[in-house]
Amino acid sequence: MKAMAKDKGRETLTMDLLAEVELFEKATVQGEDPLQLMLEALLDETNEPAPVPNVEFDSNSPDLLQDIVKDLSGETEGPVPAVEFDANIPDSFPTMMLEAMLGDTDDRLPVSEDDWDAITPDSLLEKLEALLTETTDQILSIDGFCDPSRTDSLQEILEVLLGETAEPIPVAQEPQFDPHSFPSPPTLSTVLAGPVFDTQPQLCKNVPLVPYTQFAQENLVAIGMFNGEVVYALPPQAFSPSFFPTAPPLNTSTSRKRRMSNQKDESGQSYIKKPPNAFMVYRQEQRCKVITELNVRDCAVVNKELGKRWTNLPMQEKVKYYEEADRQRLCHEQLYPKWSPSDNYGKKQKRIRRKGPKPMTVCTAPPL
DNA sequence: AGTCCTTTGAAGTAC
DNA sequence: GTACTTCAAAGGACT
Repeated sequence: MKAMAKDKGRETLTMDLLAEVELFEKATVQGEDPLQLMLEALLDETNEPAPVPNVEFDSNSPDLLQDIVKDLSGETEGPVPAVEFDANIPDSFPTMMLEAMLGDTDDRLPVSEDDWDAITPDSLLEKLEALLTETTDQILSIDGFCDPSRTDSLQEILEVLLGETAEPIPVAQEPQFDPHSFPSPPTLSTVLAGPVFDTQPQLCKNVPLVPYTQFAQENLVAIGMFNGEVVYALPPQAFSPSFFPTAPPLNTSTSRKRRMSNQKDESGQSYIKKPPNAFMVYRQEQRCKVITELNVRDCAVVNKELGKRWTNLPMQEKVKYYEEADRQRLCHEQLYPKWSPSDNYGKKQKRIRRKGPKPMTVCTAPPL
């Protein structure tokens, strides 16, 4: 919840780096809290210019916090001054959020987590409750972005503030994505050490293939922060064949598998797939090429050939696939921090593994 | 409808 | 630490 709000903030509130540095320098020289400085400008009901007057909210992208600030701080016209939600400042987001909510109070909100107990004015509670009521959809939709490693979650704040009420706090079971609410991802040259896939456009099943890099660049969404940087990932829909713009219609076999994948387990949780390893990434890219070259569609044959090619592939060429697999694994971890590969154990039908010329193994008991 | 085939690698389990 | 197991993907073939 918090994280997406932050990322939404990063989209619409991003402050020019130079301006941010200037503001912090100014605050340092004056012995003031830069955060407070920004907030004062943000919530200032006078007509004094904001610290970064040139940066404005994206009017095409309705923003939850903008609405809240406009509503609560009394601003009814003009853009809300831009302020960076710096994820590296642990308390900045909730503090800003709460100060924005409090609007015209004179109380300086505590920025320390230890001081949360001090901020329980009835008005804030009312506003939070109103927020929860009025924006349930948004809260639900962004809840999945909570970073469990961080302690400044708005969810936690709400739990603290609403702790004594009987109102449950909406919690999304899985993240929902609105790719349009995020900033465009950086060009891949800034994300990747080099072009990961250099495949030329080709046909597969008479459908032109989009290079994976192009596809990824067009569909990446911000999912959170990692080491202080925005992490981008393909949205969950990207793992659905229908998401691929060039994806051909599925045959019955794949549809069956897909249906199985989309099934929910006993607890109603959606099936979360493992991220691909380096070979799977390589296979994904090279499969159609091999099918065309060998004029064979049998996956077993194709995979055998791909296995040979992978084995013979120089390490310097393999590196990019390992890196891509690493990236997808990290994104997967961000998306599903509580997921473990063992969660999928037993979800597929068990079968006896027959590898190579080895005789069939007789399983006398299922694995524990 | 469900499973097998076939590959590599990651991650889990068992001992 | 080592060996083994499972599952990621794919689609034709088979039960």
